[in-house]
Amino acid sequence: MTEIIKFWLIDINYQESERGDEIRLWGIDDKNRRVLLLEENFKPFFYVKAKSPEALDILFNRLSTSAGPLKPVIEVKKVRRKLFGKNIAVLEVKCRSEKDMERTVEKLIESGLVDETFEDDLRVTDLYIIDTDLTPSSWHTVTVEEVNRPEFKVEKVYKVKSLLKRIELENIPELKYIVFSMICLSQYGSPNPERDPIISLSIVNDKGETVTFKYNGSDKELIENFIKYVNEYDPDIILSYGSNRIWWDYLLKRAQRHGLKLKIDRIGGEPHRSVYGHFSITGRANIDLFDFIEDLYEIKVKTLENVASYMGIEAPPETFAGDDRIYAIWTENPEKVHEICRNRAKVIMEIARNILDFAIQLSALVYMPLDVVGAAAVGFRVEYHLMKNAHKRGELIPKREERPYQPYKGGLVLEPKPGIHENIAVLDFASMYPHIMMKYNISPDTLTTEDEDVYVAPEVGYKFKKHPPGLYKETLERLLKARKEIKEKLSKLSPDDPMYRILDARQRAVKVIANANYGYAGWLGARWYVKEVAEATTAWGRSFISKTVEMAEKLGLTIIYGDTDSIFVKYDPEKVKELLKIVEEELGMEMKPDKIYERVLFTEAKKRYAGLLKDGRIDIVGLEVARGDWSQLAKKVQYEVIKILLREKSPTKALDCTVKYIQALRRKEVPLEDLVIWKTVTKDLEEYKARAPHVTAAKMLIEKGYRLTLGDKVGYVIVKGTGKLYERAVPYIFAKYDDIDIDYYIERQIVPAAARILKIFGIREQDILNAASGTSLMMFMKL
DNA sequence: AGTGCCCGGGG
DNA sequence: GTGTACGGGCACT
Repeated sequence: MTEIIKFWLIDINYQESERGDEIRLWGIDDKNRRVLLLEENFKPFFYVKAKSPEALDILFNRLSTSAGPLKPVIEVKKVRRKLFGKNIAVLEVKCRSEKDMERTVEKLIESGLVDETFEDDLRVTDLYIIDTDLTPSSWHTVTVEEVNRPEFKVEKVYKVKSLLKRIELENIPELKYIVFSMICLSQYGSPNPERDPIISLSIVNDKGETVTFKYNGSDKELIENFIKYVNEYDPDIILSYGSNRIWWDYLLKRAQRHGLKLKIDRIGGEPHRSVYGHFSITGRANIDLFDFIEDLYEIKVKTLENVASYMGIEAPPETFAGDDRIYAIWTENPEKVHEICRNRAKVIMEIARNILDFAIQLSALVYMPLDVVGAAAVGFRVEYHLMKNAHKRGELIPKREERPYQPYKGGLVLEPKPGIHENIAVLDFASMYPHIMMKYNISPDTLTTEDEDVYVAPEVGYKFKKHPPGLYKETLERLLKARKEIKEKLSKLSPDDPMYRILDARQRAVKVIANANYGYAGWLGARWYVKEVAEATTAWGRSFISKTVEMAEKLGLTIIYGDTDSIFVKYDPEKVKELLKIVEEELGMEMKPDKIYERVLFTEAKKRYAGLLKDGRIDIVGLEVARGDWSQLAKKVQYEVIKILLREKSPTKALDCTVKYIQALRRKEVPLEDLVIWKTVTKDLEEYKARAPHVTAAKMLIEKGYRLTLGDKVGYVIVKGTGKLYERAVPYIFAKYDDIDIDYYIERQIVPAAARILKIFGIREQDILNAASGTSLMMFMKL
């Protein structure tokens, strides 16, 4: 008996079997039941571009004579598709299974008649999403027939009888989700699953219920309890912090030691590593919140503690105790560790509540399954979105290729006027690159050598067809239009409305993807990489900003600075208004006042300034204060100096303040944490050509058993001695205060950071040192 | 003093 | 495994 149901997709996987391969769609129906749809009708396909029209015919004949419903190749069609906008004839080859597709492609290549194949490099589940209406984290209607398949841990199993149709429903089903947190016992260094047991594992579910499983001389029962809990609570989503990088692997290895299988998915299997390094749990969505936090560059070191503090989540300070501290606490009072573990889980649940809506919206927007979208880098999210749109347009999806690095010119940066300026307006072009790409139809498929009906890029001279709208234009227009619509809906809702949260998350997701499109265009790894596209976009950008500068000058506005899509001008309301009007009329681009600084401070350096806003807040850009690789001490001193100069305009007081910090350090009153310098390990340690302090520190950490992965930040301090800095860098967790090289911190941290700003007033590094060593301030000021 | 490596933050 | 522009520290010559 067939019926029509509503279906919201959580997870998708492809299963090979003797009865025939099937796509499994895991989700929820409108009666809030967990359901599985088995799709047996969809067959993988790919495209073949032959070396010549004759070759195409030969291949077509060969393939079609052996094609049939039960054969490896089911169907062959001659079709027309586009490749970078150019119409071409290709074969569309439909196969019985993924394996058959691979074998068929191989054979075709061997024939020597094939120029290129397309879309055979995509997984079947991706092909399904791209080719049908199926959208992750979204609602559909579908005609189905119930089947009896008790091996699946869901309430209903159906066979798909018709293709799913997406329906525009914004509500999200009542998802069941859990968060887990675990603590392992390690006496020294990072926990190692071959050695260190899990001593505590806490779960919080969406109802707010908490449970903690405890070590009892072994972690076997703890793991069994975890498995039991997941199967009984049966969550749709499992969230954690760091699970893709650490915890799933850890749990699997610990389970294996006890001869256990971590059977927590909906088919009685274990979590397994999948695309972009994420762990897949069949039938559920595994989300590592760390993957989303990674995109928040405002949080420098992504510890749970810093994330909690950034999001205003409160927890007892002990919650974030490091591994060494945990060992001490455990020896003293194991219950305390369980409490910590529970508190961590609660913190993670709070983070989850802040991020889940966004994750769901991003997943639906770019068509990536919920568990994949977080793990995928920005470029892949953009690309997935493009692939779907390209397929709809009949545009073939190019393969990835290795390409040599080819630099191209970027944005224009104006020389700043050094000094302190009063009343400065910052004007900028909103979403400049997306608008340029739309305005001039810049796209991989519109680039042309023809001269008729084209836009010609300044400086570089590349030409883009005015018609028809290219892939990028169409994609961006849809994104910006969607954002506008969402914002309109938002304006009619109260922020307390549950729908507000969802829509707000959606508009943020849209913005992120739209803005990343230009970056994608210039990414060497992009399927649609065309250097001219990125190059033309920045060329138009430079042209716009230069023309704006000319117009501003003509109006008599004083320009202080400018970068890529912005100019800083002396604020004259009438003239600024006039400028914005002219820019709109003559350049056809919208420019808006972004902010007004009551006072702004520039050195001779580009991309480095500090400004005082009307409401008293201070913006700091580029300077040491804003950087993660300077000690907290240097940043504090520089911030104080900037504050005094911007608010009180008193260089003497700023100098005095600097000297006080130096004296405090000499008296060892500055906490050790304020002396730590953080730097990222950006490659394997052996690959470093230069010797550097953070590399030394990283090596020491590894030697002592600490886990260190690419992209981790290493915190080190500089200790006394005679050698090079890299010989005197020590991970701060190993350092003793008495070993600290105080002079380094004065001469290489405090003084340069302060002098960077003070030199505007003629105060040099040596002047600060003299002042600090007792040479009278008065003496200096008389000079 | 000049060059290369390396890193981070920002438009 | 988004882009380029830029400043600045340090190692090395």
